[in-house]
Amino acid sequence: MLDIKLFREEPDKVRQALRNRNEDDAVVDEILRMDEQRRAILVEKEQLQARRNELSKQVPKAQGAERAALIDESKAIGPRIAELDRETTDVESSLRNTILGLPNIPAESTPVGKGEEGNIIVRKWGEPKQFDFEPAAHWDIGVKLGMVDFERGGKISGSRFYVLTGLGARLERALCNFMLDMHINEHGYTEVFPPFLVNEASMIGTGQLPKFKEDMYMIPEDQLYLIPTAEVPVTNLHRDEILTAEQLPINYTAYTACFRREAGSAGKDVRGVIRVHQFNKVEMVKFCTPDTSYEELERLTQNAEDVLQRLNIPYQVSEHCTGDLGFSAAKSYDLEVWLPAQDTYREISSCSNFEDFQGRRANIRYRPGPDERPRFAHTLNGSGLAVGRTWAAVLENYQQEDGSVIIPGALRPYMGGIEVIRARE
RNA sequence: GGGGAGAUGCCAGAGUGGUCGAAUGGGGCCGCCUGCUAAGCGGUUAAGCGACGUUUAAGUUGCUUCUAGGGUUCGAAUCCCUAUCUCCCCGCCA
Repeated sequence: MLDIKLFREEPDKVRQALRNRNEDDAVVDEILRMDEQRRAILVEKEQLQARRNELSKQVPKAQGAERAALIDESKAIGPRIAELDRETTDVESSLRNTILGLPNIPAESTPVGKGEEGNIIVRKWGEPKQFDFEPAAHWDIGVKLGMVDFERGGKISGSRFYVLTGLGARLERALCNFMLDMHINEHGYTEVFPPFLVNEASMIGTGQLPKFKEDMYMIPEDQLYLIPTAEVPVTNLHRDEILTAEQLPINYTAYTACFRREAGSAGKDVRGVIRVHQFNKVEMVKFCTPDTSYEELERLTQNAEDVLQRLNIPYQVSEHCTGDLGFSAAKSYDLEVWLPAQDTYREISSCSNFEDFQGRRANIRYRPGPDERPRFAHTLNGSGLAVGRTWAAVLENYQQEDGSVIIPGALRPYMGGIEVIRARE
């Protein structure tokens, strides 16, 4: 959520930011109008309340006619205060709802651009392997090796669901543990295992609601949402809290399943495990002070890259331009992994700095010093990594001509020492 | 699912209609005293939003907040309703 003060003090900055995100900037004037209206109402209301408080103090001391006069005056003020109260509530909720629907201001360093084509490749790591045969897609490899069953996934749940079987399931589990262990042991994160269902306040806190309701699975009877990412429960861990400066930075890593309706993606990535309704992800979440959040973003991105480097799978890092930036982010890097069968790099991680956008929505603050006022904390998160897509990348990058798949060395301890997965004859 | 109890400041806990942003204790911080990692004494210890003032700074003042929302009342931490959460008992259950 953007600070109302930013609209008052630097409206042009907000307008420019909205235009850079391909959004209409007329909303800025609307917000300024509502803000002025709100303050005008408050002035009148507070004056009346002050008078009523004064009268309330006098009533118990007064007797007879004097007392009756005080009560009469207070009684007369009442309805006007109630009316102004309703007006305040109305204007405040529309102001809040309008601002909640606005995306974050991109960072200065985020490149300006219209869409995906404006993203910038920051660096590449590893060389795509040259196969002396036509590399197969992970869905073909996985099915042949008995690692995945798409048909039964469709039968028991529907399209974009799949079942992992045998060594396919084990590889998924190995990847989860491998990633978590790296973040815990080598990158200094604390593991958390949060609920997969969260309430509405949590979804607002990280920015999924109110704007992206149609992307979420929701259980109306209980007013609960299935999490689209661990970012939601983990960032909301400190909602409505004031942290101490010494606690920061806080680094959490979490495995969760993630649930997305994928509304509007009909026809895209219909095969395989790239775009599905339920997938596993290991997430990293950071809380820090404003002066360190951009260093932390670099570190976070590096922590995600380490996973792919350890697996020895080529990838590139791309930086989102303003037009392609996520709603809550000020700056984002995507890790894109090499998928040989598709002959392209595909997103496997997104690492973002939200600055105080989520902090303000979720009221996550910290106290810089003992006598100082609380400030909003900066939050960051990044996938480390999307497990299903990593699973696919292992299959495609480590496939051999005979249809078998070599298990990367780093994963073997997690696979009971298995070195190669072969079709059972 | 049925029944009961509860939710107050950093923590514990009092307060059942006005003098309550809130006793008391603990913790924290500051100071004093004390020649010794103790005790004592004094002070201090919430957040949000406005108005006036200030512009790298500085305050003064008002309003709101005792889980949340609604109601009663001249006036609500206190009375009523609803929701949420917590605890206990019964039932069910991985």
